[in-house]
Amino acid sequence: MQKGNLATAEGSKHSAKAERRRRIILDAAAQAFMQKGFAPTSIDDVADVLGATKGQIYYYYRSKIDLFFDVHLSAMEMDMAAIKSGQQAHEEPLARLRAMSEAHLSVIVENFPYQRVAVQSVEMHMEGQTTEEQRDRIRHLLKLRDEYEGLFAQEISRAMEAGTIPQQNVKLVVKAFLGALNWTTVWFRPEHSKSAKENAALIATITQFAMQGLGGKT
Amino acid sequence: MQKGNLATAEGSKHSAKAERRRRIILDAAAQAFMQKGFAPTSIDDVADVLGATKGQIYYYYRSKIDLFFDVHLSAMEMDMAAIKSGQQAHEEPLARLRAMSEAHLSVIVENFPYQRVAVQSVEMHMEGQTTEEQRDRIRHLLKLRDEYEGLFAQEISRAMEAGTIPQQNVKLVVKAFLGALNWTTVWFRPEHSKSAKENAALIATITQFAMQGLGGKT
DNA sequence: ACAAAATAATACTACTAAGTATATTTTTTC
DNA sequence: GAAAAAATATACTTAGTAGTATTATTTTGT
Repeated sequence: MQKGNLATAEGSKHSAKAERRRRIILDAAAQAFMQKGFAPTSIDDVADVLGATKGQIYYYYRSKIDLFFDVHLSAMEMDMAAIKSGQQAHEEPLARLRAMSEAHLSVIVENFPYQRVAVQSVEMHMEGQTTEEQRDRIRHLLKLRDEYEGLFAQEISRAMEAGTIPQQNVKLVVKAFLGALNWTTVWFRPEHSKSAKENAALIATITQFAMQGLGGKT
Repeated sequence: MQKGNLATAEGSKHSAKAERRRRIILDAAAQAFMQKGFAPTSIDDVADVLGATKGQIYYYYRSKIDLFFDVHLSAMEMDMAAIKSGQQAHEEPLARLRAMSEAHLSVIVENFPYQRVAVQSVEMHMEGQTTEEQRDRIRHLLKLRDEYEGLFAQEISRAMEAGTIPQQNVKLVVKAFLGALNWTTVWFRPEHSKSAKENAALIATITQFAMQGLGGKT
């Protein structure tokens, strides 16, 4: 068999075993990219984290950037899944927002490498030598990000319509809101402070801050 | 004269003309690093933005990372200067904080390339091949960042002591506060929306959000 | 105006790292 | 249990780029 079949068969059914292997490689990539950032991290660095060699990585992934895209996509799928279930547990816009914020922060703290990588601007890769297919994947990631932000914006709008928070520029406020949450990916250090209590305090305090930022009566 | 005297004479008196040249190079570097990020940007890329060649850059800077450090340092000096003057205009902790927030956002919007570069974690460069002197500069930058954050934390603490905002974990709240502001470096696109009115709205809305996040009575 | 110093461009070196081709080992299938 | 296929490792090629050495040009001082 020629090399690369697996890596080429993007999106098609893989064996469960292959999926597990890909996930392990992805974890190593997320870890490595988190530490040094995408560009300065070599495939050999990833292989070191993995405890293996390049050959294995290239068997499952056709290129370094595809590895990045997949880490990124995984991160956003985690986010989406988390906030959607948080959302559905409530009716009131503000209650939903609070649940979404807690879910989002929880995912950041618990899957830090993925989330930190996902914050490194994808747009940057738009320039530089990318194939058309890769640009498609970038556009897809950007679309997901917009949708994600839209879910927050929607609840904020509903709260404004319901009169529970003052009228204000939703586009800007949602950036501030998510900024307060996402900044966690910049300063948080999972290697320190791993006690569940500390993490809970982080989630509670930052969520509280973001909710109050909206200026509701409470 | 051998090449490199200027670049070597770190911190000593340069002619005003040389200083101007260094600033122009720094602007180009900030611009280039902003677009693609530090690592994927080559010195030739910076030279292109500059409309010149490597030779010129290496005459004033000994290495690419030194260029980065200087952009970073400049960014922080801008921040420091801006918020300190904002701060001194008021007595009340919350009034001071508001002025600091507006000043900070104003600097971000008006010196976007520098500020965006400054947000790319310095810590990352700590690993990788750095000389002892370079690690010193990194430590210095980190110290400045801590001091900067401390200025905000101090006002938040004073407001808590004065009872104008509820007691809460200052370390966490200051991260959320600065997160709401600094996230602007991630999403803002100076090439669009350059009207002064839009920028003023951005500053006002995000400052309002951050101030409310603290949970004061207002 | 011309020598010396300063500034900048060009030409070159050395190395890193992405990607590939090939070889080896492990697993599966019949 | 041997042949085939899958998975992983090793060896190699090549492009890009940081940094340097050298050469060319511009500026300055007298």
